[in-house]
Amino acid sequence: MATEHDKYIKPSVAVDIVVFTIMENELKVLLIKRGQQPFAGMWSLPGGFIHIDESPEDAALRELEEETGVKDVYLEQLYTFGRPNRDPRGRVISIAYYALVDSSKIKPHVTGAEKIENVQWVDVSDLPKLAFDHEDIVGYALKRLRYKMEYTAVGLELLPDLFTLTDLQRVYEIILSEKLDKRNFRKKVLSMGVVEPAKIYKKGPHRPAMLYRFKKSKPASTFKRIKFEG
Amino acid sequence: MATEHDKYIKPSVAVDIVVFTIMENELKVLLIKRGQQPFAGMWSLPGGFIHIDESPEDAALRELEEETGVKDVYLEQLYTFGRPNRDPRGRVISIAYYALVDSSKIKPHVTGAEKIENVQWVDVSDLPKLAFDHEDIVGYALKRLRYKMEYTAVGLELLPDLFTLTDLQRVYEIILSEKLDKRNFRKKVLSMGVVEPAKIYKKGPHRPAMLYRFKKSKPASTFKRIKFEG
DNA sequence: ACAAAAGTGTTCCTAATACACCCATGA
DNA sequence: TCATGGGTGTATTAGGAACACTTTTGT
Repeated sequence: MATEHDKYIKPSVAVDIVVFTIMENELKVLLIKRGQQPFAGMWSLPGGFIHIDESPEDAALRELEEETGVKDVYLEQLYTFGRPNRDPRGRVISIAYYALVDSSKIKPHVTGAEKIENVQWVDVSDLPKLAFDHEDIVGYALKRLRYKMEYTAVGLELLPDLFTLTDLQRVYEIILSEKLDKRNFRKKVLSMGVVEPAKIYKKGPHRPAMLYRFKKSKPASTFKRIKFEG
Repeated sequence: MATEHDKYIKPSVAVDIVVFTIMENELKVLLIKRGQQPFAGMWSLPGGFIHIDESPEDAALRELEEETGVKDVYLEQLYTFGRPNRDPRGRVISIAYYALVDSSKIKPHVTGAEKIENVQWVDVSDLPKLAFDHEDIVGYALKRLRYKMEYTAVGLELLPDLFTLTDLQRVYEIILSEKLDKRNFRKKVLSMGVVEPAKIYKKGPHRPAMLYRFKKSKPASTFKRIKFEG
């Protein structure tokens, strides 16, 4: 039951987003160097407070667009972190999300007031110490991403509209950190029915590869593009 | 970015808990009849606002003990619901949990000011209309519970310390709404290594059944493979 | 002796894995 | 013609699913 007391001392509510992308054959996370106290000068996850008239998802998408310039993103709620002393300034509850973005869609210049030096894509296997409990959040996101990769085709969200099966396999190998068998991988992906061949081939120095695209017609049960709660 | 504005108009943060138990061979959810507006007289999930010095988990456990008298509960965070107009009184963000309790541990009398008439265990297949977006929350909890039952032994949390394998099978059958094969079920459960036989037998009108207990040494998280298909 | 629940093995089938060679192209 | 990545099929194995009878007890 709510008491009058509760109504006066309210926590702040923020969103934090673990943004994954694949660049240079590595899984990267977007980090922001903090300008103010607390943890000034330390790296942290992008995020911010929820506006009073927007849903947490919208807040996450807004922050994401501000930092990466990308609008069409796979976004999934991760977990809500609310330990009383996780933020030294006071009570802040953070709804954490993770996002998957195609690196080719990222705009090189960020739109906000941030300097480029303060916004970096960092290799997940080479993370610095992070502000607040953001290391826990990244760890949780990684666990969830890897888990989800085992039984869905989320990996598609990290690729451009047209991609080869080898591209997709590379995404899985990078994230799961293990080599996969080419024939078995293709069998599995094709049997899921989540991709369809474009009739275009990718030209290159060697044999042209068939380009595929994400098949939108598939029911959401097999491949979730939208998260729960409309 | 947070503006000063945000810092003044903060949302309230609540927890709502979907408490499952098995009674009378049915899966039940704990509901509370609301005494005040909004939705006065309607059924709703137990829950309440987070105190300023407690974690969301602690808030959920506190509410849970108030309503059921049970302390030792399986509790898992579900999802955070934060649509701007989900509560007509104003901005309320709710961190939803689900809990599994052994019905034999529930104290018949609730400790709060609630009348017993206003606190009921209701069959999940026979839910009334619920206040707020609580029907969505229950739906989500059910989905998650069923999903988790497929590959873990969470069902154990609904049973007393000692139980027969038939008891456990009944739990799974009730929640998944399907009949399971006795031999396959036992093979699976025993191969997981999550239970161990007590050396006691349950006496009854027929052949005595071996009683089992939950084996604490084994992490319940690791035991089956997930199917590729979602 | 019988009613009622406890307990137990084997066969079948599907799905995952392991594994190696030919193909098409640009240089 | 060769270097490079693209593309394909089969045999084996492991795990899930289907399936029926004997055992033990209380009445």
